[in-house]
Amino acid sequence: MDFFNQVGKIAIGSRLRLLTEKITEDAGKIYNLYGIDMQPKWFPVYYALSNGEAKSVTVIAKEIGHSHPSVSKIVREMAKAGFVQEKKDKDDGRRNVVELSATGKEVSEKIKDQYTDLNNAINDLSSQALNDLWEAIGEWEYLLEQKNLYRRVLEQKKQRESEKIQIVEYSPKYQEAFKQLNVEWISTYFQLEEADYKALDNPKSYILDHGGYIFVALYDDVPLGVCALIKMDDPEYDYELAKMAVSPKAQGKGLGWLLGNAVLNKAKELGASSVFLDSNTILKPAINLYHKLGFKKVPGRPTPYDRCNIQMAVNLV
Amino acid sequence: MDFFNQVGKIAIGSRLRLLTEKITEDAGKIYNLYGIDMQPKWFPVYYALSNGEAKSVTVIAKEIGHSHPSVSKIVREMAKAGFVQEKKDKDDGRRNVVELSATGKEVSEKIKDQYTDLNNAINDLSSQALNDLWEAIGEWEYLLEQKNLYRRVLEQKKQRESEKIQIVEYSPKYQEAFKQLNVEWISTYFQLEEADYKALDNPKSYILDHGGYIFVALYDDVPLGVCALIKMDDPEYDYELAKMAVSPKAQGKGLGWLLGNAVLNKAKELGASSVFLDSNTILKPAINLYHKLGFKKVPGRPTPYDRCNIQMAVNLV
DNA sequence: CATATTTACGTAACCAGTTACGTAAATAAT
DNA sequence: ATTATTTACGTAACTGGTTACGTAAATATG
Repeated sequence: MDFFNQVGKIAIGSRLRLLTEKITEDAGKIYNLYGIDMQPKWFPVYYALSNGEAKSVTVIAKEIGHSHPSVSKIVREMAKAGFVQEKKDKDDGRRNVVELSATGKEVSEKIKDQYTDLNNAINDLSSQALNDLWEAIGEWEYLLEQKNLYRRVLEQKKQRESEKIQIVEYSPKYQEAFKQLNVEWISTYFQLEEADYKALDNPKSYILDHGGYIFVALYDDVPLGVCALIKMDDPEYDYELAKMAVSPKAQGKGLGWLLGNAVLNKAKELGASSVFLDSNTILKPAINLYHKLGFKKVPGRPTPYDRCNIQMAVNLV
Repeated sequence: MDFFNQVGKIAIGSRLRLLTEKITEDAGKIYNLYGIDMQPKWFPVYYALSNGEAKSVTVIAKEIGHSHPSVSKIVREMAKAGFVQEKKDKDDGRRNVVELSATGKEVSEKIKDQYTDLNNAINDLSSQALNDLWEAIGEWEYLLEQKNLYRRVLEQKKQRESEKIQIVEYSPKYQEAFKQLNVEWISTYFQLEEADYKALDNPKSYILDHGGYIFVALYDDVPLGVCALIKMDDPEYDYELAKMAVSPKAQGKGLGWLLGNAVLNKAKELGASSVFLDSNTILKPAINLYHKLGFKKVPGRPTPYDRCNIQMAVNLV
């Protein structure tokens, strides 16, 4: 399998399929060898019934890891071949209860030799290999159950992309970006208000000069996210998190999370005991992010913005 | 996967299928994640073409281990999506030569990130496992190529059954079996002759008392095979192997081979330098067995049996 | 107690591969 | 040069599974 050595592990799916095929192809011939008129695909169902118990279709399906229609089909075929009997459950009219017929049970004697031979053949094969396929499959099943391949890839992606992200402090060259990124999202959901323009056009005088800070998230050295920490004149809260904006181009890459953390860390550094924010419940992803950052809903208070309908705060001490 | 732990390794086919399914299921979602409009099943074909070379359908099929109709289908789909171009080979009108289109090549840039992320995810997964699935698959592929599962099971079967076989020397209680087993096969292919009855009805006076021997193969203590070593009155050959008969019920279990060996060993023990036999070419499996025992065709000589059309002999020194 | 929801399971359609088969082109044999 | 064989590859039908959907029975809810 030269192909797979070249491609590498990303082709593990294809490779597994090929191996599976090779094995199941031989399975049919092996049944023939023992003169047993049973199809390999019947095996899991057969096995599930082999202790003599009667089981319903869905019970079998769950036990062997197939879908119920698959079991339904196999049971019909096995019934036609006389291996099993179907009957309705008398307590529950929906259930189709299946059990091994007399001939089915007879087969189970004949089949024992086959199983021991096959088992020995596989053990013999395994003993010649350095790596234990059976154990390895078990481990993969377990690990994928913990966290499936999709999520693992997603994490790798985030990880790789996060290396392209840099959080830097504001400097005048980001003034245009600071305004644009905020205008972009506000205008898609709301009307821009007077208070917006004041702060966005004059970050220095409105934010920085009053003891505030602005952070910029660079992605591949391009500013695609901003967030401000603004000093509040309030008995209860020290600072406000505001003007958080992330370009739709960079959504889902974790810029918001990193900006939020930068802002909160700065607040801690400044000795703040709490940070406040104003937002709107229609901004679901934003609210979600604020939750993850530790913010909790607090009772309303006056705000200069019409669009705000929720207030949140986080305690830093 | 409780089921598989119970069933044991005989269900390795089913188990592999389930794992394959789980992995390929995620593959589709992963392509989506990267905004690439490519189906996972296209991957092997895509990869085979990714170095920019143009390849014919069968070449691709061989390279990736698929059947050619499979590649044919995939290529058609990829062409429709604009990833590849097909054109007839101008030197060979049968060949359909496929190569990545401009858009196909563009994708290969976008897709690189996906491959590195996937690769890293799998490596990360592997590093958490004690057993290396990738290596284990490679070993199984190799071992199954050397000797497929069918043949391995066959060998186990022979091995197990040979333990039930016993080769013993003739005693009067086997007289009936000696006759019956020979009558059985002779009468299915030929007419029984006068010479047959003489020897079969009187093994003691016709064979044993003239310095001959008879061996009986017991299977589960039932006599299912016989074979005689008869002293010849001939300048060239010392002994004849004759009256070899194995019940159809026990065919393929190696009784013939063991009887033949017992006879030849006895001949050696008696100091014979060669053993002769008479047979008929329509008895293919028998001729085959004689070959395996070392017998070679020799020029004809007189025989009391009409049915014989081939003579063979083996040199013991 | 009537109604809504859930569960069991069969049928149908789909999926990603396969084998079987037919045709046309290329190559080998007579 | 003709004929037979081999090769390339497309179409069709099959395979062993799946998901989607519908129906009827059982169970939960108001």
